[in-house]
Amino acid sequence: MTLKPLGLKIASRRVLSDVVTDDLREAIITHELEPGRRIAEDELALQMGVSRGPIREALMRLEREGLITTERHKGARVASWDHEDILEIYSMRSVLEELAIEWACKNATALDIKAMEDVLHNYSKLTEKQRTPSVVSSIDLEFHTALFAAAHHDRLLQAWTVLRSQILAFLVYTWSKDKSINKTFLPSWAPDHAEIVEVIRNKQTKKAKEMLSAHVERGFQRVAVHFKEQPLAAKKD
Amino acid sequence: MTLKPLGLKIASRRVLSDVVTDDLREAIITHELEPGRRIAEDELALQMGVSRGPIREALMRLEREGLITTERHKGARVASWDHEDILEIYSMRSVLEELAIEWACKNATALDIKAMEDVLHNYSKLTEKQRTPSVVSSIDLEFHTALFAAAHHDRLLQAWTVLRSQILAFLVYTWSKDKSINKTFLPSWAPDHAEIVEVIRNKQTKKAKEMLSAHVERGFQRVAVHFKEQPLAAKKD
DNA sequence: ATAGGTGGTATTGTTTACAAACAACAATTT
DNA sequence: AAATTGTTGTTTGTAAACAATACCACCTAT
Repeated sequence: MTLKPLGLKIASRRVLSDVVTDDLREAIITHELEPGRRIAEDELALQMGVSRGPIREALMRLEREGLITTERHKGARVASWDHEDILEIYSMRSVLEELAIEWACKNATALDIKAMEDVLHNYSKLTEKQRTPSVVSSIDLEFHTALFAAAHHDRLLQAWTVLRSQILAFLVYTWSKDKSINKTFLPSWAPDHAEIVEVIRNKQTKKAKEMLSAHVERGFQRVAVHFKEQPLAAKKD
Repeated sequence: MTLKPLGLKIASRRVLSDVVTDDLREAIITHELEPGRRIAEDELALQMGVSRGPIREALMRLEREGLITTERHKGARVASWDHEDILEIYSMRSVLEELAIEWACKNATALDIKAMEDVLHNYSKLTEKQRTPSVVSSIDLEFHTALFAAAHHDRLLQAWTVLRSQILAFLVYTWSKDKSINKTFLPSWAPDHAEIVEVIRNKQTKKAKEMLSAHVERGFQRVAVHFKEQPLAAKKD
């Protein structure tokens, strides 16, 4: 008797360093570990009940994601963000998303389009109460991740993954401080993104790039005001 | 008796994992380790006379650079390149360099300009004999690295560093197989790049982007012909 | 009092040993 | 003979001990 179906693809074995990485990332994004905070390997290992091996591996990955910084023989600390960082991140995001939508117009499959629409659908199902900064931020970036996936461009997707972590890290915090976002941003979210899906489906490359560029620029404007000469946390020398 | 001068800034202590990383990268770029080749931690550790710790760290870094791929419990193998990879790499490089030159026009200091000119000067000092594929490739990418540095955009520079490793990895090999490059490419190298420095110095952003875009496109055309449906090495599933 | 050394302490870098996961192949059953 | 199970060997994952480094406070000598 053969097991009925195929596409189970159960999670590939999660190993300790994976768990540590995810837990640490979560702690940083939620600001449970505040920007600038020092992280000692021993301390973490003790607290999480594992040896320093997996901890080191996790720290290396998070450094690649830009969530922590490390110095030789000095250890790691949680990354902090100032106006210059926001400028770098959004300028980078802008050119990456333009490339992504260009490739998506060429390579997106019906399944890719559906994945993007599913995100929109999930958003529409949220109740008023559920639309917390954390949840909405995640869904927003989830949509853009689906867009990058639709491009079928491995290196581009990887570059986005790095940016995505950083964006999430300051976005959740920023939004939680600015309640006005609920009025100015949320209402336009779904129609804005639905439009983007539409131009991709119709392969209107030029129009798509213009729309997405403006979309990212608006996102930057919303966020940038919170980082005017007023860093989230002082960078320790 | 105080030690005379200041700006020594001797290389920050190189640690074992640094050495291993650099040696391995070199071995991959020179094809001493051919694409597709399996790499076991133990084997490497024994051969290089260090324990598996630094080896693991090096492998993780090289994976980030795209020079090797790894699978859980199966180990690492040297990356191989096909036409699709070249397309990804150059499309990515194109948008990154455009962003770089835009920022460079805004942020480049006199020192940055000088750094680029120094590369041109070093190239001009090479004798005919010294212009091997490996050396010329390195100097070429060194110029572009100086360009990225002039942008003063940390994340952009980091993204370039990753691409740079991959480009160098297939460029050295490609050129060594195509002697004609010596006639078609080398003569135009210096004037081409000198022009780029000039438009940056004059902050002609628009013109700079157009020139660089065309420059990268030509580089792509030169390389792409070597990867037409004819991968460097079959990807072992 | 201050410059410069000196030792202690905390933290990262490295090694070694062991456990777990996986792949390949042999043995066994149907 | 085909398929399944067991076994063995190889390779990565994890832990724990050891070594090297940087930082800091203290001390000494001028």
